Amino acid sequence: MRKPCCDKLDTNKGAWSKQEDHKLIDYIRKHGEGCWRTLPQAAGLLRCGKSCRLRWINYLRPDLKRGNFAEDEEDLIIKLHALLGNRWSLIAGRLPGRTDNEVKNYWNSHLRRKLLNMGIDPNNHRLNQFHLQHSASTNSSSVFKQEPAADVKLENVVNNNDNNDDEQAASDGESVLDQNVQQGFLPDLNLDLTITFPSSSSSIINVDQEKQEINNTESTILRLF
DNA sequence: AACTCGACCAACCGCGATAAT
DNA sequence: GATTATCGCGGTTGGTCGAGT
Repeated sequence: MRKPCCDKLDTNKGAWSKQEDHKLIDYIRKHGEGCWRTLPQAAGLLRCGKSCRLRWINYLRPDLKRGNFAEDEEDLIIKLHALLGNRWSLIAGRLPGRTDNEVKNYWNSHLRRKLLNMGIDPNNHRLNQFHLQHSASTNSSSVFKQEPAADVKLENVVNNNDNNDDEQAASDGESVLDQNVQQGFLPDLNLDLTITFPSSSSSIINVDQEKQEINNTESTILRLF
């Protein structure tokens, strides 16, 4: 039905060259973002608009924070993933300077394995049977040991629907929110979504504001059902 | 030195949502 | 209302690099 967006034979694919990057940066500096369809021709690039948009958003944007994820960023990603599932753009939206692609890659390459090593199913954020029996004395994860109130809440939410019927859905990247909404009740959300920035001494995001914003996000999601 | 293997991540692809016609 | 164009998202792929043998 719909034509592929990049079917032109004269468009480049693969890794971007320095010259291409400079052309794209220069063009967006002068004209701003938007109208990705016409941007490549206007900027003198042999790329499709989609490719330009991706390159800009994921790599060239000046406000991107490159480098390793801080521990508080990891914790926030894990908590938000438990709440939202694989909604990477929503998760990335709560991490200043991070892109959905970056968060997704980091989740798949680091955090999934980290949770698995801790005996937690990364798809549904539940402790497996072994850890349910032994975690009290051995669990060393910062996510589940710091700020007990928030963590206990999170685990309570996770365990609210602890039966076998939803096992398949839960192991398919579906969020706690998804599952609870489907079953007709809402989780008691009390996530402490605090993040600090190493480069700034006064950069702790207001917790109440964060909670309000995450509630707004939840409302948006709930309206979709 | 040469090879294999796994981890990482930039980029691509396909699809759904939405706007425009 | 139907069709087309565009944007944005999530899943996947493939190239690169470092560690291990």
